[in-house]
Amino acid sequence: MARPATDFATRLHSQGFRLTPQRQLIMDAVRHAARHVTPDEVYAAVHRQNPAISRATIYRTLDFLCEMRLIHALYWGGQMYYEIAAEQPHHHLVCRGCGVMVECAPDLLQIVVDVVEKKHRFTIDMDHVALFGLCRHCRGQGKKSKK
Amino acid sequence: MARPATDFATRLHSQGFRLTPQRQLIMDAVRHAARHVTPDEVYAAVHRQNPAISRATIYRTLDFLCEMRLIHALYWGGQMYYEIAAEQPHHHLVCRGCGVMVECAPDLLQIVVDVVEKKHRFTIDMDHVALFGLCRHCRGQGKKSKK
DNA sequence: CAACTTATTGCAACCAATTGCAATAAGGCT
DNA sequence: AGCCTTATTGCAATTGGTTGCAATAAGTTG
Repeated sequence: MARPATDFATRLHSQGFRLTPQRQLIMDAVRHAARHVTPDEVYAAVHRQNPAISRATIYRTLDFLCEMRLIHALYWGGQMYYEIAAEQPHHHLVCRGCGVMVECAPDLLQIVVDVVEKKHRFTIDMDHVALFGLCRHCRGQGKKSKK
Repeated sequence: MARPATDFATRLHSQGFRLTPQRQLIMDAVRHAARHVTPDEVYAAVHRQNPAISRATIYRTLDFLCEMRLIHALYWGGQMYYEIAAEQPHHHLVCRGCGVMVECAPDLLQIVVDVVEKKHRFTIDMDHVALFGLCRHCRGQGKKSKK
């Protein structure tokens, strides 16, 4: 289950950031979500616990947690999605037909990461890769069924 | 220079879509842009030619052209960016520190595409891959300098 | 544990982008 | 050339997300 809330505090403090109830609630909301959550879902969950917390704080905190690399963000179809940064890094295959998000193992991309590192001196975020395309079901028809 | 506006029309017609002056202007604006353009830049360029064209049309048409796979979209830092779908497909390395976008050759990812195809029966869009990470300059400092 | 510094929050205004709807016009048919 | 279907547009309202600023409170120091 990894190191959850415990060193969340120390991790923040070590960089001069502060641990606030808002951040804890938001972090928890993302952590305990089944899978990708929208800011609005996070807001709903947090709001249930503390109605005083504003939407702006949700957005800012999700952003902040991304920068801290404690959660991952994904933009698709005009919507942001967030997910806890797992122990087990993995990638996402996002279907542009139906929007389904499949996970895939990370080892696949290791070669790419290495080459890009050497050739471009660019360090790819291995734990935050989203590849877009068409899933098995949407390959047949050229139509989209999003929304 | 490839097949520009000529079969743009036929390509649309073949799927029951229509060729409108708006679409032509917007397509041209993206085509003739140096590199990635924001919807607002497209709007400005189009507006210069025809002030009657609304922002909604810009957004809708950019979306439409994406679905037609005539242009590519990239979301970063709360902003959409568009680029003409080149003959020569290529990928983007987007630095989450400074936001710089580097291009890289596509052959690199071919292995990944193949494996994902077999293993997940998922067809990755080879001409629309954006990988996030840190560029050579931003690797050193943990700070961000965006905006 | 009181005083202090400044990171963080809530508020409200703002901005980028999306959407419902009625008006318009592209392009097929005759 | 004129008619007709319906894809597309413009408008105005709405949504998702961001931002400036003053108020608040986390955590540090004495």
